[in-house]
Amino acid sequence: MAQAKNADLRNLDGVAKRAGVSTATVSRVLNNQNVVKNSTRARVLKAAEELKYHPNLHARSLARGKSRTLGILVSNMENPFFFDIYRALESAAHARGYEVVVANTDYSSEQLVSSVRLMIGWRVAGLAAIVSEMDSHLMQVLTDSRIPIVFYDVGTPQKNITNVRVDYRKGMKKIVEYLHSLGHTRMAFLGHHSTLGPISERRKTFLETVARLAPNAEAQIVAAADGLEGGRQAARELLSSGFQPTAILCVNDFMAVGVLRHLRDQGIRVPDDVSVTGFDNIRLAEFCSPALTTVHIPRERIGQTIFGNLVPDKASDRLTGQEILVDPELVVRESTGVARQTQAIESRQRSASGLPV
Amino acid sequence: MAQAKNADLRNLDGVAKRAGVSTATVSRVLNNQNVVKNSTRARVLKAAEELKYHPNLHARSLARGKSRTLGILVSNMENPFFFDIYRALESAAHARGYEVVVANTDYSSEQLVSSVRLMIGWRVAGLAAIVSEMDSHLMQVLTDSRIPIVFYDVGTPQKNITNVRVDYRKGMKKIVEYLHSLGHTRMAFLGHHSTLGPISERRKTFLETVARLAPNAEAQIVAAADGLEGGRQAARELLSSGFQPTAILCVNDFMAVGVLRHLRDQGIRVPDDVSVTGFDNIRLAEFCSPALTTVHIPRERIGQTIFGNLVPDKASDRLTGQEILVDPELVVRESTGVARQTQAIESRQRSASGLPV
DNA sequence: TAGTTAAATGTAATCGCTTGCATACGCAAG
DNA sequence: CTTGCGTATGCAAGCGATTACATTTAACTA
Repeated sequence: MAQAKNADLRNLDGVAKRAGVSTATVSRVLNNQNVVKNSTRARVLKAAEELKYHPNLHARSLARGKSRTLGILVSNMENPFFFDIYRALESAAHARGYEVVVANTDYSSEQLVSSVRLMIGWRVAGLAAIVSEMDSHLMQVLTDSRIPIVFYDVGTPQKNITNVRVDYRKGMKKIVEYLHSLGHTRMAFLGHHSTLGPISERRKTFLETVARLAPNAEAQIVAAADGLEGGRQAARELLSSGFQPTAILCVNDFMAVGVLRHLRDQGIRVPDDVSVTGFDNIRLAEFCSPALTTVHIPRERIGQTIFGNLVPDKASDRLTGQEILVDPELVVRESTGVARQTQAIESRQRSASGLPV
Repeated sequence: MAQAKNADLRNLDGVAKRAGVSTATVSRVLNNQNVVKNSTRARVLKAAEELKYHPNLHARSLARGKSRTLGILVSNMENPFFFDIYRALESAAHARGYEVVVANTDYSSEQLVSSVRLMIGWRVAGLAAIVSEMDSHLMQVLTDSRIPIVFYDVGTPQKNITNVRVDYRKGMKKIVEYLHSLGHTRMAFLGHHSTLGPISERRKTFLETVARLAPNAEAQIVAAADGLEGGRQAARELLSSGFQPTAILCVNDFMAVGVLRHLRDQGIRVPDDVSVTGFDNIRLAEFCSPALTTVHIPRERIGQTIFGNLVPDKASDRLTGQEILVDPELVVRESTGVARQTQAIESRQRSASGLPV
């Protein structure tokens, strides 16, 4: 009768009744407040165990008014670049007793909008946005949310917002200069759709640097979706456009691997006939064939930095409104070489398709 | 004065006051219950907008007593196999208005334990466990939780538990038979640590089938961590053990790519000198060089099936305690060929390291 | 104009937990 | 035998929503 209501006893009340104590005591036991007598603690623990009780985390965050959960938004979790940042952030978080929930936006701004809503609704203790599709309205929403935020590569620092950005100009410059030193003149930049917005630093720097180093050089840009298949498709488009690059600079390693695949299919040798570069230095860059020349971006460090800026050290306050710059480094592997002088591609393609050379 | 307490107005109460209505009405507006007069609805929406109000999802789930969030546990999100299942599950979920949160266990059972706790604490509406490190105690915990569960590849059906499993025996048999038909006799199975538990079907079937088809054939097993690097390292160990396989069967594609890398470093040609196979048929299998012969596992379908079993169709009840078998298919690509008769590996290695042949 | 009913809104209990404050207990000191 | 005080617990008010039920308002009907 007494428990006509509250049929399910798997809550604090149930445990409390079973242990013959009040909910306050149970709560204290469960939160390791060491003010509870050992014998009671044992009784409570036993009761909880017997009921197979698991605290309701929603109720807990509600009552506490704050959570130890961080959120991270990424554009494409399939691309190891994003995964690596996520992993680094998560392990930093776990080390300090935080959880992290991730939302994959798939480069879709509707997805992004709803993910942001979700994160705010969950009252995450901090939010990392590693997405390129962020628009100013959304940034405003995030600012207003008062949640500590770190943006990667977009937006400007504000009260509750820190900015981590990679010096893409520098990275891209290093690549172009390196290729130029190898005698390359006809270069193509191959990006994915979201690289083509007005904000795309890599693309812009590519064009500028090419123009500066080799005024007579040719440059070309193509794009497709991020990913292996996207890279392959972009390569296909590029080659069928008639342009005959001596080097293809990819916006990231993931797409570069797709490019390699298409070139191989066409019988075009890398780097003998054409050089290929990536960006990010994901693990795969070292494992594909030929291994990619690329630019290293320290995802590990970025993840840690993000955590550090989301969760204040006990001592110091959060450094807010910061901008943190990270420096990329050129990594030369097998996919680049001295530029071929003759127009290699066309003849390769011809012979690959069985036509006379 | 009236709001000395409750300083922050960004909650239902704040919105209600500002719109001059009760919280009940605000709630109804926000949940699209169409019983609210249009003019009031507008006032409420305006107030919410002005306050930049976002509903507290914890409070909501608490009040509703149920959530529309699914959980998924995976062993290694870095391995595209897991990612693909996750993605398929998520898109099925989104299509029906569900969210999904993912936890990566990194093959660690402590991680798994805490992730399980988390999911139960969040009172997810359903949980998919795509992990190999599940032990019977944990399974009991999950059973007791009364949450609808789908296990992938482990455990047995129960009241609230459905089981999806891939017929690994069949897949592995297909590979071994295929290789046997190409004349391979010395084969090695290369797995990762969690493949070596007593439950590992692939490994067992490998041994059995080899024994059956070619009683005089030799077989060997090695292991390392899942991943590109793990594959490479396992290949290194295998080759330095003195065993000279004509074919290396990898537990999954991801590791196989690592294996390819090591073989290339050693100057061992695939498939001329040794054949390599994977398992799963991840995207990368088609993009690496040489493209992998593998066994296709339909992650898309698996993800959908999981969703369907976690969330009951409006009409029918959840089919509970089911076991669902999925059939794998052999996919032949470039990494396998006729077995070489001479002991190729040693000589290759010698010449690669500059020694006389 | 009163009576009936449907539509719109409000009241207040509830979800499961945390936590400030009050209370009860036990025991040493006065 | 009081007084006092630290220790161990209980009481009850939140946290921010949802929702059954009650109430008010509006709209017809007769």
